[in-house]
Amino acid sequence: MTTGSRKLNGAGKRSTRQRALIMDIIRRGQGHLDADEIFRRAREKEPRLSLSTVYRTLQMMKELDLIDELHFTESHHHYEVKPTREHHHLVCLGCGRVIEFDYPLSSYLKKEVPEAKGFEIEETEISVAGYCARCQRARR
Amino acid sequence: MTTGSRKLNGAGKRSTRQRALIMDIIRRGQGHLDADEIFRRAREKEPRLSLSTVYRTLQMMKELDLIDELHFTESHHHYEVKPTREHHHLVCLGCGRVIEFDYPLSSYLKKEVPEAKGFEIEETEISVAGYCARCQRARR
DNA sequence: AATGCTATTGCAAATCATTTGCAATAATAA
DNA sequence: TTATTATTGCAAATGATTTGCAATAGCATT
Repeated sequence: MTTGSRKLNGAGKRSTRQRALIMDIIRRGQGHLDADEIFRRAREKEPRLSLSTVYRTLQMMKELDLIDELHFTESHHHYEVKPTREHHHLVCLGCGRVIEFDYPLSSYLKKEVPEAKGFEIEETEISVAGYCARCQRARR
Repeated sequence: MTTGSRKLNGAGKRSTRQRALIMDIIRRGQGHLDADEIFRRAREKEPRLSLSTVYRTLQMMKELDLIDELHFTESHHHYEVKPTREHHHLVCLGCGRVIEFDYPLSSYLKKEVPEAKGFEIEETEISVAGYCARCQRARR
């Protein structure tokens, strides 16, 4: 009954050791893990786990709305459990650190941006890249 | 002197037929073309052009700040000439249409989001996915 | 205009992230 | 406990992008 297994069963999916483990890692990882990092951490507990299982699980969790996929500047993606409050991400190009900030973009858009009025918004994502205070110092 | 060749020369780069063509296509494409689409259009004029040249050119234009790379929900990227006003994108999941809207996010962030204060912002990107008015009708 | 230096190109092969086919395995309902 | 079929691991496929290398073409100089 952890890890959304209720939602899994509800959708006619089976709740397996691998899926529980993967969801656990995503939750503990405080968001911002990529598929490969999830895979590496999962392997410590479950050495025979395959990368495809990770990808298949991520895919399914997205569809069940248990996790969000984040698109930073990189070519691969990052994952976090579905957040309660709408928030977005500052990514430091120096050290890779991710800082979250709350920001109710979608309601804002609907009020302020005429082009967004006729639009049925499914997903919003802000990503901001730059240098955190520490890395700014290091760059001088 | 078209197509940023001034900036090219300034950076000790050569201005070639392929580069001019690619930049031209990006400019005419009103933004929102991906590498492969740029390649297909460029081939009509320059049949021996290779895809690597397209990628190498995109890479360089990014570095010279002549173009921006956009990250929609998809796995590949899109490109547009560096815009004058800060704007962002609504992408329709139904028909793929891209609608631009002005929104001065970075100045807003600096004012309103405490976490962003210590940050030196290099790049901001909002992407909003959903269904445009037409596609909403079609889905019922 | 011809020459030489070296950046740039086209092509093929490599790489990275992700997806897929398939036979073996395991979760659930009967 | 058994039968059914979703799920897994593995290997091979795919899609996007990058890289090595020899041939070509800009451009500064003669």
